Amino acid sequence: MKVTITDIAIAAGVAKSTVSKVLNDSPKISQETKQKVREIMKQMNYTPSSIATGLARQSSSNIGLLIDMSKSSEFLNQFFYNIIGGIESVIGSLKYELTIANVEHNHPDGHFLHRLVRSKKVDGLIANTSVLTEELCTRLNHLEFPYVSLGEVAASGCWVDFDNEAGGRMLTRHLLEEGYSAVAFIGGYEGDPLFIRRLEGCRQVLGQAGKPLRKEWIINGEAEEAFGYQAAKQLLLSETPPDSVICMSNFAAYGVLLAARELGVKVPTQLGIATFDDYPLSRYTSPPLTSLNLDTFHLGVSAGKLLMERIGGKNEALQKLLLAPELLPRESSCRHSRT
Amino acid sequence: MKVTITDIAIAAGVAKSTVSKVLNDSPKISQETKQKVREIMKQMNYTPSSIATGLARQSSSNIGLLIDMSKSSEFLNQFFYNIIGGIESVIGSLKYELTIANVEHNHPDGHFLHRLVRSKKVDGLIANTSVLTEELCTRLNHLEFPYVSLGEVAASGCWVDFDNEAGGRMLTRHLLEEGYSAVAFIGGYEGDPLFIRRLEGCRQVLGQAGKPLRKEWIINGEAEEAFGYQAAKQLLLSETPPDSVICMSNFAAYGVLLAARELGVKVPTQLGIATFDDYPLSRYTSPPLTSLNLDTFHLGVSAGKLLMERIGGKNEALQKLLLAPELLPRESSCRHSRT
DNA sequence: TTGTAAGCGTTATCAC
DNA sequence: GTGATAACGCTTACAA
Repeated sequence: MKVTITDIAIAAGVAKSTVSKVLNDSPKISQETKQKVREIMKQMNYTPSSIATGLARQSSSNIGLLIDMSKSSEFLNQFFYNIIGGIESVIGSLKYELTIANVEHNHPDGHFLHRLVRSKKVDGLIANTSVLTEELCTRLNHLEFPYVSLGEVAASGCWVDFDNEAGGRMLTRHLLEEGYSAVAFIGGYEGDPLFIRRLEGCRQVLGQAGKPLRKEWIINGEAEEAFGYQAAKQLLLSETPPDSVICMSNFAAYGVLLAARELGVKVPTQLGIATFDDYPLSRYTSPPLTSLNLDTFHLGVSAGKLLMERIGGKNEALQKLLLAPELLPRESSCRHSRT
Repeated sequence: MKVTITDIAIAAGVAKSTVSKVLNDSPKISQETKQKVREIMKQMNYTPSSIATGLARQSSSNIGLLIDMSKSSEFLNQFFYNIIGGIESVIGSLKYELTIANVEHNHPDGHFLHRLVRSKKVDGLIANTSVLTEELCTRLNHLEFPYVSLGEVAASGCWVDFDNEAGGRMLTRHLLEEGYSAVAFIGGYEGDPLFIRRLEGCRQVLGQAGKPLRKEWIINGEAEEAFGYQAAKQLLLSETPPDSVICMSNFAAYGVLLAARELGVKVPTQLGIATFDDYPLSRYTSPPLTSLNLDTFHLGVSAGKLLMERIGGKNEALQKLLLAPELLPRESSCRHSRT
């Protein structure tokens, strides 16, 4: 039923190795032979077995994308499709396939290390920081196994990330340009690098403008609707309410919007709102939210490229990459009419 | 550097075949031998090569999920993460991995047929109807290759889908119960099975209630914001405006909301709105949208199970599966206060 | 240029 | 219970 390289060899009256060379378009095979063999392959409807090829070549032509579905990491969840698309667009044309693996299954420790890495199911790995702990990075480094992290990673790892500091600057600068001066920051946990970077950007711009960020205007917490709502109420009802807020997520910003509506605080006149992420709500709230768009497809592309370079042996390839975000000004923070 | 089954055999002083049997926990190996060999494997940090195993077993332990990124099929795009999670949760515990392949790359014809199927990169396939054309189904059938379609498929294929007809009924019944009686239907194209099913459900309930659906209240088109907006305006400004509308998507419903706001039509008092899909906007619009939630994780689970059964040889396994949607009543269609 | 033969790392079929 | 040995389907020196 199934036709193998041997069948082709026999049918064409040549040796297996010759067929193999034709398969790989070796320059040391005559055109005539190539023609003939290819003809036969077509006739017999032959497709080489990727597994056998893999064994012989010691490569799976697969790269793995690790996710942890147990932590509903909003980030991946939302942008998954785009990231995958980005990765696929670069590895696909290199004849690689993308394998998605859920780390949750991998019981104790780094079980995926066995299941995927050591068993050679994949030739390289992409994962976001929530799964790629520092310890794992060092272990992968030790195995000399190629990987790229989605998100900045401390160790001597290779990563791509968005420039969160620049993002903080962009959002803050925008608010100042729109005439706001008392900027609050809502969402994120103190230890979280994402929070730290973003806030730092914010702090820089405010500092330069001579309007230092006040401690009581930084509210830490899970960047969800309920939290945003609470945080906004707290801020707006305080003795020194800010006139604008930067949110760590769409959902937190939505919560702020609800609180403002409830308290009769007009957006954007009395309160300006700007948020990280453009997806999924920014366009659809009332008023629509000024937001920072992250090109996640591009993130996937970058991660894919980096990884393929490493697999290709360029170990000296670029190690770290920061992608610029894009500001999308919308009604929630624009007091001046825009042309 | 790398340790193979042979190394283990030598170190343990047994034959390769014995090690292999230990690996597969064969009952015909003594406990002592097993202990000993396993001990050695641990010491030498051995992990079997999945590729070699694959070659010997003639299986890749991979199942493929086909997507077509060129068509921004909203469905997959939005629910991708959940579907993948669902599939993974069933195949993962069976030691299978999930391979994502973008069909777009696959130049002419069904190139993925070679790249994935014939080359044995995957043992089975899951794809939604937009890529699994009827022709492809018959070809896969002919190859006796296991696959499951996400979405109803005409041919003698195996598929899982949501019960769209029931969905149409649920939404319509809800509107009637809330006291609406003139129901319009917005979005979807005439030939689209999704549209046909959903409208049919709607028609059934209206028919039973003696309030037949009027032709001029069915507006066909791409279920996007702009279209929903236009359609709603057209309906609301007509001589016989409906008092409620069912939308094919969140985005279309959002457009309707905008139109109503602009025309000063109160929702839900003067116009009831209910929509298919709960994600991503329903909860966050003002007012929040009554919607039909589709458990896409479960869809993935079902597809995975079905596929694994077929791979397992149960060719007589269940062929078609309809999943029930869930109604989430919200403010956009609830005139009566709810307890 | 083409052919021969030895891998690649498992599993599977028999003997013993 | 355990051990040779032949697959599995392709690549790759090394010969010819």
